[in-house]
Amino acid sequence: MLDRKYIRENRAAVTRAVALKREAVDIEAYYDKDARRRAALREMEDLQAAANAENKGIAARKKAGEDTTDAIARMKRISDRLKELRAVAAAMEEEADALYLRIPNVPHESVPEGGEEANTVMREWGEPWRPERAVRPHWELGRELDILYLEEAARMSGSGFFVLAGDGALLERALVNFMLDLHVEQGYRELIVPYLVNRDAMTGTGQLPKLAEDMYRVEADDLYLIPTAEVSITNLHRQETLSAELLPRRYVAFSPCFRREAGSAGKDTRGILRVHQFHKVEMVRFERPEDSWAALETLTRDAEEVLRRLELPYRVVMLATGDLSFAAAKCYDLEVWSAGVGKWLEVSSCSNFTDFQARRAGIRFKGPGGSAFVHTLNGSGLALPRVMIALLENGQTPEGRVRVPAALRPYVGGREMLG
RNA sequence: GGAGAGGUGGCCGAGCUGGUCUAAGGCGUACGCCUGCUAAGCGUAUGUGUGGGUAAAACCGCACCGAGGGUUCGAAUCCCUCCCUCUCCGCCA
Repeated sequence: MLDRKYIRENRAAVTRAVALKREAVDIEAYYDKDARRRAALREMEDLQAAANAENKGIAARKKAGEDTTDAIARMKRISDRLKELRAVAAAMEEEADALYLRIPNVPHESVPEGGEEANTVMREWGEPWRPERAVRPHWELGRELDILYLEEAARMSGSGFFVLAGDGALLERALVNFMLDLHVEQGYRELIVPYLVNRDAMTGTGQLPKLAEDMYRVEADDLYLIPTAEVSITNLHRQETLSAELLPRRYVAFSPCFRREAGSAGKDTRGILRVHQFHKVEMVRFERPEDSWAALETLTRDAEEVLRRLELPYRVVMLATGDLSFAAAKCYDLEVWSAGVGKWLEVSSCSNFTDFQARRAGIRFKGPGGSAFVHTLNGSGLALPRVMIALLENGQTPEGRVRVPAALRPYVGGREMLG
C-alpha cells in the first residue's frame, strides 16, 4: 500500500494512478473517510491524554493515603466518554482501511499510459519459426509421444489439470533443475517454501483483498494455496527490520502454483496454455530503494537468460498502466514464441513493487539514516508449462521427435532427442 | 490430539498480591571524557508506529510487554479465546 501521508498530500497523483490502473476503488470515499478517521482519532487521543493525567493524580493521592472518591468519579465520566469515542474511531478506521487496502501502487513515469494495446515491445531475441504448413500443437505432440495426459487429469480433477508422463515428466524435472542452477549461479539463494499461507501473508503481497476469487482456500484452517512462490518468498521477511548491510537479498524458489482462473473461463482452453496447477521457478529481490530500478533491469535479464540458453525466441514487453498488476509500479513480461499454437506466450512477469508490498508486509531495513521500507521485486524464471509448450512445438521434427537444446542435455542424461 | 512450562525493548532478564511502569538491572551499540596505544573506568544517549507541529528540525500527544477481546475509574500485571516455542505422552510419513 501507499503511505497514508503520501495519499493525503498527493491527491491528484493518486486519483490519476487509480484511473490509469483501471481500479474500481472509490478514491473520493477514501479521502472522506480518512478525514473522519483522523478527526475521531484526534478527539479520542486528546481525551486519553486527560485520562492519563487524571490517573497519575489518583495514583499519587492513593499512595499518600488521601481520599480519591471525587477523582475516581471524574475518571469514570472521562472513561465512559472515551469508550464511545473509541468505538467511533474504530468504526471510522475500519471503513477507511477497507478502501485503503484497495488503492493500487502508482505506475512509474516510464510506463506507457493505456490498456493492453499500449504495451510496448522493448526488444526481441531469436528468430520466431513461422512454418509454411501448420505444425503440431503441443497437445497433439504430447499424445503422440505419450508424455501428456489431459483426459486422465480431467477425470480426477476437472478441466485445467494435466499429467506429465515419462519423458514429459523428465523434461519438466530437467527444466526446473536447469533454471534453479542458473539462478543460483546468478546470485540467488535457493529456498523451499510453504505452499499454504495465511490471510496476512496474502494481504502482504497484495493478492488480498482484490484477488480473493482467484485463489484456492482451505477452509478448515483458513489457509490459501499460493498462486506463486512470490507470496511465500516475499513474506519470508514479513514484519522484520533487516540491517542495511543485509541488502540486497535475492532468493529463488521452485513451487507449484494454484490458480482458480475464475475470470478467464473459455480463454486459452486447449492443451496446457492455462491451467489451475503448474510449476514455476520464481525470483524475489529485496533491494534498497535507490537500487530497485536498476535491479528490475538485471532481474529481467536474469529471467531472459533462461530463454536464451534454451534457444527459444522471445520478446520483452513493457506493460502499459492499464495492464499492470495491482501492486506493481512497472513490469516487463517475457513472451516466448511457440510455433504450434502460433502465439507469443507469457512465461514471466518481472516487476518492481517499490515499497508497496514492503509497507503492507512490514519489511524494513535500518541503516545509519534510520529505518525505511525496502523495495521488493519479483520475476518468474520461468513458468514451466508454457516453456514446455515452446520446447515441444519449436523443437519438433517432421518425424515427430523433439530436439533437446544443448543447455538442457546434461539434465536429461545427455540425450539430444526425445521420443 | 493430551498434560505441563513459557512468549517483556537489538539481546538477556526483573516486574505479574492492578495505580509515579514514563518497564528495573545487565549486555550490546553510538558519542564524549579519561588514557603512550588497546583494554578497563566514568558520563550521556539508544525502539517502532501514528496524529499534530515545522521550510526542515526541535517539540507535543497517543499506542505498542505474542495477537485479539473482556473486567476495572485505571491492566505488562486479573479473566477469556487464539497463535507460537519448549518438555513429556499419544498418533503418524
